Amino acid sequence: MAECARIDPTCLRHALSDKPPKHPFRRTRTDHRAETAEDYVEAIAEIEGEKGQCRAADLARLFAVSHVTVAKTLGRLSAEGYVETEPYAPVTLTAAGRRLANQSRNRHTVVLEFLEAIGVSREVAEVDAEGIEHHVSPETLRCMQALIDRQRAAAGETPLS
Amino acid sequence: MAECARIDPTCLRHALSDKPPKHPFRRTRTDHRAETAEDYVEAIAEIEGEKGQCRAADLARLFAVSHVTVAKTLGRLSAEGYVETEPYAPVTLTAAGRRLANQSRNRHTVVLEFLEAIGVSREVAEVDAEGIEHHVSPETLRCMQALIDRQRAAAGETPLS
DNA sequence: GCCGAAGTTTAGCCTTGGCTAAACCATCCG
DNA sequence: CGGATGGTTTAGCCAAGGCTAAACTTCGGC
Repeated sequence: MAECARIDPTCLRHALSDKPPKHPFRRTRTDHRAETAEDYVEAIAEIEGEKGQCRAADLARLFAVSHVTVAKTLGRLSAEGYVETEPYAPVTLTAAGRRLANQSRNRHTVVLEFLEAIGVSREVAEVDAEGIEHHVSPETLRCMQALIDRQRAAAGETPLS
Repeated sequence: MAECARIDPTCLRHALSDKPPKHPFRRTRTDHRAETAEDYVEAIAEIEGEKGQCRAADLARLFAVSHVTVAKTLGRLSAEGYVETEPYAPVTLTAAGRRLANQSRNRHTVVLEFLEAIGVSREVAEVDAEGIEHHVSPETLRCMQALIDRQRAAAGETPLS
């Protein structure tokens, strides 16, 4: 059982915090880990919602990577406290994982709607949102939401009070 | 001399193309390489413009990573045809590298201005732009530019014809 | 109750971004 | 000319995302 004993709980957990400016410039491309975590928990939540449970194979299909890669990543996420994996059981999210998933999903939605609001076609918006969402700070997210609201007000409620 | 003989010219070069939807879903997180390439050539062009030449040490300072990391990355970029490195000489961009740099810089500028246009503060916009720019497709970029123009027209030309 | 297909885990290997330590060139300054 | 001082390269190590191949569970059918 020497499975994953060497994984030390390297906290990265800044994930969705207020993105402390880190280094003055150019983020170290290590935020990457956080991105993966977000993608995974988001996907897990999504799949759970759709079919009741999420198995490693589902993730492999979704991300188009091998099941082995998924297993390894899940091992890391488990060590980081986002998911719980039991030998041959479906993957489940921890409280922290669920929280992260909700935030991610929400942010994803806002980014997607925002892109469409500024005129990007659905298909492209979907692809771009996937890449962009991980780099949107809370402040920017608020601005995006504001623009969506503004536009919605202008279009939907027609120009009378 | 077994240095980097195993690096095969794995073309990734889709870099700034029209981002062919790749897999239907979730981009493989391998675009990453392209991001690094963009960051580097962009930085090299910037530094060259500022002080005439760019040395590995400058990049190390800028990215806040060790010179060794920079050297390794430059080796890869050289193999991919973006830069040219001579043992103890400054780094130079190839034609492809310069092209990539220009596109990146331009995109970076648009994203930054765009974020400010929708109300994001300068500091945050700068950080977010760094992360976002790599995931903006040409279409989205056009939409961003359009919004900037629209806003500029609305604000600058004051509401009289 | 046994078997095979589907889902998982193990083992082992690759590339990339990072790092430290140590050796190496270059160059400018006495 | 002789160093000290940087910029560079070598060597060697780590984590993380990927992969293939092979072994191992589960579970539904027959």
